[in-house]
Amino acid sequence: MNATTISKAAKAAGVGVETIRFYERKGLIAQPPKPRDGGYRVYPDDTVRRVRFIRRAQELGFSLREVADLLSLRLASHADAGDVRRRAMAKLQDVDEKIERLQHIRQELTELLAHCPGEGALQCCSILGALEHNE
Amino acid sequence: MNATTISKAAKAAGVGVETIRFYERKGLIAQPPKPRDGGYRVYPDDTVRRVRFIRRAQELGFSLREVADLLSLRLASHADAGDVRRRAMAKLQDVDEKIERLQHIRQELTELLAHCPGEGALQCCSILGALEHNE
DNA sequence: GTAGGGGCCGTACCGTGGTACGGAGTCAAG
DNA sequence: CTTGACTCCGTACCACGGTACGGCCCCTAC
Repeated sequence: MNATTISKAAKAAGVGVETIRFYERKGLIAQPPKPRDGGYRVYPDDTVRRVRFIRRAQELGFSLREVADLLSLRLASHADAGDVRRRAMAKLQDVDEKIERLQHIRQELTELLAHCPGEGALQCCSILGALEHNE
Repeated sequence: MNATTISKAAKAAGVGVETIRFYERKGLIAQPPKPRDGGYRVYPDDTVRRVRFIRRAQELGFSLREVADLLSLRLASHADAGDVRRRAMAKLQDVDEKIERLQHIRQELTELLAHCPGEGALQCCSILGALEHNE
């Protein structure tokens, strides 16, 4: 038989077997039933699509919790495209805030490096100095 | 007596008592000895300075592991300001990479939002659509 | 029919940066 | 001398996103 076992599904989705199981435990994907006549679970194509959905959403900065929300939206009868849009916009704002924080850090690091002699005794290190003393 | 107990040190450094203990466990700060005649540990000013050092380095994006490295540099006889500079430059590169990744995410989110109808049935939602289908 | 490679399942563990808790000891004020 | 606040210590727990392991079962190929 050439049924899609968990390892084939994992390979097709580009993740590890344990990751599939982890998503099942987290309720992100459904665990297919065990065949009544014994043997291994058969994974539908939908599982693979769903895992890929999860990974793409993660690449966009959504946490697994947020991905679960997106996925459950698809089942909610009252949900519409506006709900998804609002989540995407909130995420865009998240991302913007993270970028700002990092740019602040970048700025400070750059300033420290500009004043840094880059050689000599530690006592002269302006970077350690800046960390040691209050600004 | 007005000795600096752990809670006073914590307050002076702007962290919680448990954070001080946590840093002690991690080896980031030394735990002062217990007085032989019993009683509470007395925290030197150095502890407070060191905790502040840790927090400032964290604000610059250094992990506690990296902060530990910076702190141990100060004791290494062969270390010089160049070592610190190299670490700061590596961290700057880290930060730049994080910013780039986030800007990529931002770009994709923005594109998704631009094509998004923002209302209507989920079936029309271009954002879910993009997540569902391979690009 | 048996050996080896998977699947299944519960559970433990990883790193990150803390936070919380319980029970015992200690200290200072009233 | 008692009460309440604080310390000390070990340990457990939190979120996050997995990874790993051990013991058993199952399936296939030789």
